[in-house]
Amino acid sequence: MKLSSKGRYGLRAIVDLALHSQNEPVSIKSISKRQDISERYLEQIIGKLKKAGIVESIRGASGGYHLARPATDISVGDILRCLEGDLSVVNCPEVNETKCESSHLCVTKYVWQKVNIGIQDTINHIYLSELVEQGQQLLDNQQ
Amino acid sequence: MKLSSKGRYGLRAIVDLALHSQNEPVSIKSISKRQDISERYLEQIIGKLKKAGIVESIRGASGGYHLARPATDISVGDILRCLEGDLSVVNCPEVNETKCESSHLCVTKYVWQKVNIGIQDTINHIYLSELVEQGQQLLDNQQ
DNA sequence: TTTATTCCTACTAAAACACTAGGAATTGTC
DNA sequence: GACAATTCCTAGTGTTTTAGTAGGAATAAA
Repeated sequence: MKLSSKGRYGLRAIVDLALHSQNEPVSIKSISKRQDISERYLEQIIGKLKKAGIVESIRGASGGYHLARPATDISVGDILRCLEGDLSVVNCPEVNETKCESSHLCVTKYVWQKVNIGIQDTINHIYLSELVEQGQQLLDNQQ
Repeated sequence: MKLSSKGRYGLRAIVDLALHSQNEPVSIKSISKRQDISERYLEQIIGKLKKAGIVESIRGASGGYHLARPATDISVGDILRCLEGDLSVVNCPEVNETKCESSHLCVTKYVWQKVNIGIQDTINHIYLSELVEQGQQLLDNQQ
């Protein structure tokens, strides 16, 4: 029931990215340093975010990444789904089996559905922009 | 982000148990047959439920298990926590590290907190009794 | 005494996780 | 044009977790 490090690192990384990409693209190296995440591992994570159309890249020297759309249009759900696959707690493979209905009279699936919906609801309603604002405040307070 | 089979099987098993323990205790063998779960594996699962004080056992021939308290007093949260350990999606080990506050200015923890609370909220407010009722209805309709 | 059960602990194959590694392609800079 | 800094792509790998299996002791009903 734990999120993988891809999800944890990825969310931290993209908040960092959003926070530091005013004009220039942000390099993996710089995120890696600030967030203390392996460069090589970050590559993979950001690669997924790119494939999902959440960030865009600029190749070559002084290249890097920036958000593909406004932070107000990127939900935490968008980010986590692309890094973790679907975020359902139970896939209910049992539901698809003939056994399920006839033998164990699956009432548990209602539980899984509720949990799944609850999670989606939560993460779909938190936007990257909110996290960036909070991050900015923390940065401001620090000085 | 998936629940383990212990959680999935365990919830099915205890619903089955509650549904079939009118007077006599319910044996692992019978649950195993009805639910198509390995006897040996079920032993371990029910063992945990026992250790957590959710079910009680009667040893020896014609022994088995029954609920330790009314199904109205057992939440899905009680069951899943004992089978899965804590159900938080992220433990926030980062929060405890010095690094967290100074370097990545952890705003992500607010996300994890919301998700964790949402999950707890959901599973703490579904009671075994509700599932048993639903299961009973399914059984009734079947005949 | 036999049989049906719970109980306890150790083992194990397979899968998932959390990276590491190597190197190709691209592009700005001197 | 050479070099350096970057993204990009794919494969490998040690560790941990998962999903069971296995063996046998303890208990109690018949």
